[in-house]
Amino acid sequence: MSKQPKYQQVADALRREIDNGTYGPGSRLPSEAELSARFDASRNTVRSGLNLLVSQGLISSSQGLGYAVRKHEVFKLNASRFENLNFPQNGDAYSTDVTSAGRRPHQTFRVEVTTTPGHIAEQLKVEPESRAVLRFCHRFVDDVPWSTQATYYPDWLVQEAPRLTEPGDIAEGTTRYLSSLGIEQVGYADEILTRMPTPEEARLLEIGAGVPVLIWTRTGYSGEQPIRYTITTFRGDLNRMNYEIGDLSARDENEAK
Amino acid sequence: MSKQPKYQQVADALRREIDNGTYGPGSRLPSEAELSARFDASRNTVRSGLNLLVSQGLISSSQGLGYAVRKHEVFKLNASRFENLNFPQNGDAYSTDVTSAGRRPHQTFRVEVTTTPGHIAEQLKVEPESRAVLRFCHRFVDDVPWSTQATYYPDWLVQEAPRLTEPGDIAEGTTRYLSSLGIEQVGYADEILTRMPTPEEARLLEIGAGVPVLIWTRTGYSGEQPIRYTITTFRGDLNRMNYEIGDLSARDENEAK
DNA sequence: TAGTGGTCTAGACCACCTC
DNA sequence: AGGTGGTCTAGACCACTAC
Repeated sequence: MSKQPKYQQVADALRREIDNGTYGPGSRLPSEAELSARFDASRNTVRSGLNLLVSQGLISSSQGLGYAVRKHEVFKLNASRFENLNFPQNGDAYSTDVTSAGRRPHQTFRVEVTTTPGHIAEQLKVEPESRAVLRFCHRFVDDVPWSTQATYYPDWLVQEAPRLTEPGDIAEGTTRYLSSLGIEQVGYADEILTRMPTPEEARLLEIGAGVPVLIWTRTGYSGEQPIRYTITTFRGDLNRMNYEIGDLSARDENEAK
Repeated sequence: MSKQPKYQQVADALRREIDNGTYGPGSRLPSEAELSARFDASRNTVRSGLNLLVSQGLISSSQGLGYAVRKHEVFKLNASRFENLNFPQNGDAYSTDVTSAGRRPHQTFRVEVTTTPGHIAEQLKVEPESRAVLRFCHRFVDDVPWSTQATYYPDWLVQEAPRLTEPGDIAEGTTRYLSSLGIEQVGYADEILTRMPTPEEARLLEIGAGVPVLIWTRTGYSGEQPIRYTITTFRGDLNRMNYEIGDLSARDENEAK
């Protein structure tokens, strides 16, 4: 066991006290000056230790207020039920899910006609730089920034489904609208990854240091070809994704409470 | 537009140069002393800027060597094919996947008989603190720590399938072994989340600052009850998860290359 | 041995919040 | 006004890596 640097000792001690409940979720930590005295370290050293905990997502700081233990209220998204036409839902699935969890959804919306970036063109099987419609959502739950969602539709599809360029929301949901035109999404391929946010993402989602993003992409297929590509960027501290596959009757039968 | 602090300017400038390829993946950055001269800032200020990029996962540092741009070689795991008995595979799915990607798998293995922690007991629908078998894997790809996997089996199942307590790997795979005893996994519920690693996780996976973990839990069900609970912890910078759901013939027909 | 990053200090000044 | 964190400096010494 080698000697730990002092700032590590500070971080470890505080981490232990947070874990064992000395400082519970949302509560304030002692000030830098107090910690400096307690650990017999300079203010800068204490700051290094606190910085570690911040970048590990355990605490956050605000000027003039101090450091506080992060609290997490996660939202669970069911990705396998999402967009499932067998499951009855009106309008878009996001609002439904949030409302049914007893929380208040809010979103801003934007439609653009752009060229298709290379990696997206690849998924949609169209030429790079060809025309596409981008529908972009910025989503909030109880006024906290929650996620952004960008969906690309290939040009050929937009020709068949002109309402995709309408600036407003499509009341019955895009999946239903396309379905009414005989275009069914019969399958999808999802990819999920995580990383630290870019400055742009940190700004849009109001993410502090030490919180990763969860990125979920979905390529939707009709019987013949890809019809959409969706990129959703979540705050990693507030979201979990769920997939339910196969026969889960064993679970569900006891959950009627 | 308000004035940015100097360490932010340093971080932003370096980030731009990394993005535009001035410093490509794996290449070294100028030393702190050089950057200090270039930005007319003290060494500590430059360090703050570099520290930002480290905690954003963009660069890494090592004593005596300097700072280098992180490079990512991601591995894609297909979670919906995983454990699918319709898909032929011998032995465990992880080795198969890694080998077929042209890379070298390696794992250490451990079996324990323990009591079931509360949140796991809930998933397995058994009493908290009741007996369970834990099978634990520490996995490497090309000698780089890749993931850890812990699977809990409830006691009643172990009575029926005693080989679950064998310390070694089960050659044909546990899913097949259970299947041969008439215990079929007919469905599963997955949950995926991300966060910064705990010190323990950082140690096992040799994760530096600024890299989140991707956590994947799966509860497997037989027709009557849960038969296993698996927690897999991935290095977030090296792994992506994929789910394929429904009819994807439109994608697959052109992918025979 | 020379150059790199890692740790630590002491002190200055600024920006923000609460009272 | 007084306390909080945020930024910045100058300098010291240590630990690791390369040659």
